[in-house]
Amino acid sequence: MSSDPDLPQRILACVEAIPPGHVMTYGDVAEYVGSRTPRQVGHVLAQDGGTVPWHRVLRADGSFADHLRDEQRQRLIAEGVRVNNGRVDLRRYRWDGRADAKSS
DNA sequence: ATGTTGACACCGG
DNA sequence: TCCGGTGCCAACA
Repeated sequence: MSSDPDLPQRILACVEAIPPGHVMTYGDVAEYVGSRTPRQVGHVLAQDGGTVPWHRVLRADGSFADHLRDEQRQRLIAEGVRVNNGRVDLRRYRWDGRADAKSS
């Protein structure tokens, strides 16, 4: 299998599947949907990202995109996510796509 | 087909 | 831990 035709659709579905208070990195979403490149995830969000909670998707470092980091930061905080100096606690809010990890 | 840009990730210092 | 440069893949002109 390689490059499904509904890849963008899957990405949007994956982002929509992210529960509030949780976040996913572009690389994780890409891997989850089958994309080999996290860049494609960003491109898809740029197209129809307005139809999905894109603010729950952030970078591998836990930071946000340059143009959206302001809005994302506020939104994540509103969701109850703990943000530190523009950095989100991935190890705590990183969603695997199965259930919410509870590690304490 | 080629070159450039990009809502990224990884490695080295 | 923070900063910079490099690599990967896909979309666009």
